[in-house]
Amino acid sequence: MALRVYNTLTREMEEFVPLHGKKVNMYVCGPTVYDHCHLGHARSYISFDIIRRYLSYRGYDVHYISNITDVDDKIINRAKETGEDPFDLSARFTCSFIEDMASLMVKKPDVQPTVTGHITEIVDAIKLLMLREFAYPTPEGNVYYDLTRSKEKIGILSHQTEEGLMEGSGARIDVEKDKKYPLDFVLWKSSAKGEPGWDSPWGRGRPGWHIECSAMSMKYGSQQLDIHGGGADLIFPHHEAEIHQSEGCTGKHPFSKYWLHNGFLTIDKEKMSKSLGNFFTIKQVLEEFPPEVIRFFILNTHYRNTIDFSKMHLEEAGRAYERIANTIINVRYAIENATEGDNDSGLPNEISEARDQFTISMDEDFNTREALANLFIFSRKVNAIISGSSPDRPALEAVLGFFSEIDEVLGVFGKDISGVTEGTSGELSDKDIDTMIQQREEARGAKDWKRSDAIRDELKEKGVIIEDGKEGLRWRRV
RNA sequence: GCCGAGGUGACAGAGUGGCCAAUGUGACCGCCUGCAGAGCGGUUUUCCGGGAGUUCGAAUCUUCCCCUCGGCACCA
Repeated sequence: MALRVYNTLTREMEEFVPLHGKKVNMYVCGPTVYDHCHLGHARSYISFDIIRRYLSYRGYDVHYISNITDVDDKIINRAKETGEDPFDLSARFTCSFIEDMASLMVKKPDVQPTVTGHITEIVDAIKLLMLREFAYPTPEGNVYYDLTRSKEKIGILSHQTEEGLMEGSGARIDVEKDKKYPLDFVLWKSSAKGEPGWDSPWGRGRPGWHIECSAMSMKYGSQQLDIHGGGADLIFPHHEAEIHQSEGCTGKHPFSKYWLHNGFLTIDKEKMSKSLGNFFTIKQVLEEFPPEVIRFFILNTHYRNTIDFSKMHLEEAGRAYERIANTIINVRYAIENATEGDNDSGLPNEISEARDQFTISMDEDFNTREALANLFIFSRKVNAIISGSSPDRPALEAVLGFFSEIDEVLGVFGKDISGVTEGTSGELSDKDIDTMIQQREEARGAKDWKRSDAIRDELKEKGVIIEDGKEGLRWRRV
């Protein structure tokens, strides 16, 4: 079976074949750090995190590059509003972003370049474009990309015609009067006094938004990428501009073989926006929901579809998540009571089938929803086998191993698999809990249900769940 | 105006020609349990926006219509 991906460039499902054997150069547009990241960012970066992890799982050698835009008009404008130094502001939100990604268990990119760290590369890229006559400077100190030099590529990714773009942009076209052609976009923008800027052959200025991604992806991803990803809102103009620039610099086509775009996240069916007041930062949501649940919620919809966020949907995702988490916990407890015997109860076959199903689902353009559906089926079978027969330890450990294996991709069940609970948050020590459990057992022995239940309630209040099972009592912190 | 995505049970959401449609949540019933939890089994489930067509066969292909959402130079 081959991995197939949906390529925005061709609008088709295509078999995934990297340019160079098993090596995959993958670039995903990172955030502009002018504020705390919101759920839409979470959606995007979790989606590409899964894609990256799955490619690794499939044996590809993935080189994952994701930038941070730390100089930009929005940052400058925000800094003007708050009176903060723009560099301080972007540094602050860069930290915030990195923190958020860590919270959401998004693996760190192999390279995470910043714009301010790559001004030289950016200036060099612009110089090269000038040399090849793909760019022109203006007396105002700006440099524009000359779209008339690569007109055939207009609309290559957004699948729009030049006329369509011209009409659509309407009144906004004439904003910059020094452009030669309305669709030309800025590569270098002159900086006013007091604004961040760097010296260049065209005067003091800063990079335009698009050129950074070309310069950095060329530096770290060789001249051609296998996968370029980002939110669907970046298709035009950002990603199209990258194609013009990068191919202008290298003369190589395609700049990226596959273009992958994630769908939007809406809030109560409306697009998230500050004016509507339905804007959630990752930090806000993390206050109410654990990161596992947020990830699970995002995995519950195919990455290209619109996903609707609401508390109700997240709570639902939380309950669904617990189903599989409980299976893992069940397996762990079963292992404690298992024998070394020779009764595998058919588990190895179930694991093998579940692994096949997982791969089949994920191979189809990273269909995480279907992968989870198959995991639910597997979970139910495992639960039934555990309560029905008594599988031996090796078989149970293989189940746990399988969960661990696919969690390399999904990244949601780590805590459940390891069984490591954060005891620090609880007010009770293990010893306290043991004492209380013993007291409850005594009460139960005397059939003093009132007292037994009171102790259970007290423990629950203090964050400890106890459950009576066939093989005795078990407890865990929440 | 141009471009795109989509309409599947109460809700969420897979499936893109052939087992009268996966899976989860909710609700209800049963088993288990002192009770609860977890789990298992079942019901809700004659769910594919509407019409026409192609086909032995359509949620899936063609065509027309209705509706929703998004992009179009700030955007994940």
